[in-house]
Amino acid sequence: MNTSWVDTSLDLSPSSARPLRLETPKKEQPNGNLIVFGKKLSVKEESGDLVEELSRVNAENKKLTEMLAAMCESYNALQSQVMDLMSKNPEKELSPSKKRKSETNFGIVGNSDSSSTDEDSCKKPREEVIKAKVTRVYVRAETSDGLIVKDGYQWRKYGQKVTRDNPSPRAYFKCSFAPSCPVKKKVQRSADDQSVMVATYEGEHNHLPPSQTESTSGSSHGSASLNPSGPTMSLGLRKSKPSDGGEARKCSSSKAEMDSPQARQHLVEQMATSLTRDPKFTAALAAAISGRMFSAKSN
DNA sequence: CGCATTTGACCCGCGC
DNA sequence: GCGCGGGTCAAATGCG
Repeated sequence: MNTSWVDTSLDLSPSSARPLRLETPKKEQPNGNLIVFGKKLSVKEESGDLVEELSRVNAENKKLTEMLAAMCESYNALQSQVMDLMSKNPEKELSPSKKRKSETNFGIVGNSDSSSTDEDSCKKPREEVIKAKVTRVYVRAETSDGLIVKDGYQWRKYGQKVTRDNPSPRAYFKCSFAPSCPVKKKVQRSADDQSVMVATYEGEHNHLPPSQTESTSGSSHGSASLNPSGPTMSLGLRKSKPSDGGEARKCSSSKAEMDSPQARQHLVEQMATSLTRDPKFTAALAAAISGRMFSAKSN
């Protein structure tokens, strides 16, 4: 039915960043250094190991950041392609006739807002469906029971409303990480598929993302092991098309084969570069996005 | 006790 | 001008 949404959600930053971020801290623990703890390692040796580990993690972090930047860059390029396609399309996409307030420009890495969502467009013949300056994210929420979408930021709920075109309530959140952050978020279950959450982001974060550091462990000194830049959107964005570009990503799941962290990192790096530089991948990405757009319009 | 969430009331824009 | 509906506010409530 409407499961076409999955096709759009290309695993750009989320999925590529996710396994990396999960693996990175893990290797601190099981690897040799700490296991020797029981043998009364001298403080010097221990601290030396830790420093070494820290520097390695720092380097790794740096590379991850670069990878993320590269991903974002290619994403932007693709987005411009999408915009180009949209402009060639006779249907006018940008007619925000219902804007209440002057919404700030969005700079969030998310889906292109081109998709007319089923929540809005299906039921009523509204034309203004697409608001140009919001970022809409689809999240699969089979497990979560509430209107909670974890995206790495801290949100404070300030309202909930039942809207007409959707029986499930819509929750309103404000970014509570920074008091001056103007970003708002609306979360609502899809009218058609209750297992799908639709999160709509408005505005742009004027602060660095908390990057889930505190959620993992309160290990006093933030050892900078986690990415300092880029919104780590750990959303359930998935795609159902393993045909293009998805092959290389799957390799990352075979992490059991990789022993040394360097090898792992190298492999991941190679995958990322091959993905971002491969014109096939970008073409597939553009095709997926445009395909999703057109299929959504025809509904 | 402090903080986040809940929830009803209120505000405001839009269509008729 | 009025009613409707989405969005926001703020007091009440619950929880750690």
